[in-house]
Amino acid sequence: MQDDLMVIPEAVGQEGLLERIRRLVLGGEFPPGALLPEAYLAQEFDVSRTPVREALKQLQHEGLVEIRPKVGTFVREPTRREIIELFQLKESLEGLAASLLARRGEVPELTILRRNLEDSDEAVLAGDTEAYARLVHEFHWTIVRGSDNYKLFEHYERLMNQLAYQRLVLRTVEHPGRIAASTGEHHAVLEMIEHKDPFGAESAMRNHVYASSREALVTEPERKP
Amino acid sequence: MQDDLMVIPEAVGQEGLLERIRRLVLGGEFPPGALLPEAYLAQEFDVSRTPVREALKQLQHEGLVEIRPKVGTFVREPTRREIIELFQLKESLEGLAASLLARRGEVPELTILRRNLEDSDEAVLAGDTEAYARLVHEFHWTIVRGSDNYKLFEHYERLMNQLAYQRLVLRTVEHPGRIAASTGEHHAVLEMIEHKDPFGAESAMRNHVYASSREALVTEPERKP
DNA sequence: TTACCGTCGTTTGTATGCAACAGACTCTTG
DNA sequence: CAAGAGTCTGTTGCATACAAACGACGGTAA
Repeated sequence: MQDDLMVIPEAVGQEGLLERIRRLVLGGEFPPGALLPEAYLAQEFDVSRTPVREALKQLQHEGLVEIRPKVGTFVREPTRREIIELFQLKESLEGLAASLLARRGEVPELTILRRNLEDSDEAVLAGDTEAYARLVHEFHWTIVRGSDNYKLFEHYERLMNQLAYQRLVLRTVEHPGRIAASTGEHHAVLEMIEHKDPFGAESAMRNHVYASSREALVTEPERKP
Repeated sequence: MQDDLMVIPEAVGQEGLLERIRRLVLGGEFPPGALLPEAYLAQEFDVSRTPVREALKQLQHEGLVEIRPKVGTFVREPTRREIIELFQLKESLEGLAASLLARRGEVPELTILRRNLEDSDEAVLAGDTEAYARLVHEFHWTIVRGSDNYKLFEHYERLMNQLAYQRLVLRTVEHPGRIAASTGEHHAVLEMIEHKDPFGAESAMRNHVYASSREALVTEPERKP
């Protein structure tokens, strides 16, 4: 299995470009409101303007840039309201995922989740916030994957792309108390899932997402004038 | 004010094309699964392939078509399993919408909903299934709009396009017993919303969507061999 | 000094050409 | 007769070229 080497013919040329431009925008090199000339990006990534244009359109859908027709493409930071809306969606979708996963039997994802929580506990004890952040990410994605609903997976993927700004730029400095609470909530979610309690799993998951979003939103400061 | 004559510079060339291709797809001229050649569309609408390509990407984002890289663009044709998955999503998203709407005060959408139910009752008594189908559509969309969550609106739009909902709802409507039950559920949903009961509204909405989906799925037979 | 008009540079939007890939069809061979 | 390899057509993906529009800048006049 050499998945890494199995280069998808040219979707790589496309998605790779999209990823790179997204990282460039999120990297903060261009301040919000700055112009992103297509020609510059084309030269920078050694492609023509055509694929750059397509990638920018996608980034517009993700809310990262704003395309003013006949004027140009500008870096745009999602508004606080948009982030709130996205978190509400996240709560609903992940609640559904947990519910669906709880309805399933013993699936491989449960093993991953158990292992994930063990590692998370270790990371918390070790104070390794970076590893913990990665494990949190894996926890949520595993539940969505484990729901065995591919359409849900697709919409969730889209949602998380739109939340990429929040994840990567507004790096929420997790309060220690919040980390403890979060791990506790994770355990509660998994317990409900293992008890095959769809309603309880959904409720626990939504509580967890809501609490996390609250934390993320209070951490996000006011907009500078 | 001559808004009609205030031609938006060239977004007209773009949006006009997008609208026309969208209507072409929705019109059913191309059956689900059919290939939409870029060259054909370009010639048909007397433009080059480049703007056609951009419009198709937008349509893919809306969920109306599926672009298989290096193969072609096809009118979306959901499998039965995908329809089930999409209905699960629909239940979750509409539940969220009803919940959010119930949290809001007296908003214009409530007036629309009350009027909608009056008209629906009339349509049921008159046996006007066509009008009823249209009103059902309006009911659901009004709730999603009334949720005041634009990101939810966007995801819902994509979901409904993928479901090709308008194709499904027509078959569902033909069951007299189901129509009576459906109207009753609509009334229950609105009542919960008017009582500003988010949990009750979400629950009622999800029950309704679930019942409708069951009906749609039994109505939709197996795929022809 | 300020408001306005014309010119210019930069950027986007569209058209076209070319190369590469996917899928189907046919021909050959066991 | 069936299976496989090779070819061949249709379609997409990308690069490049050109034209049009927007916004800024400077000059002019009141």
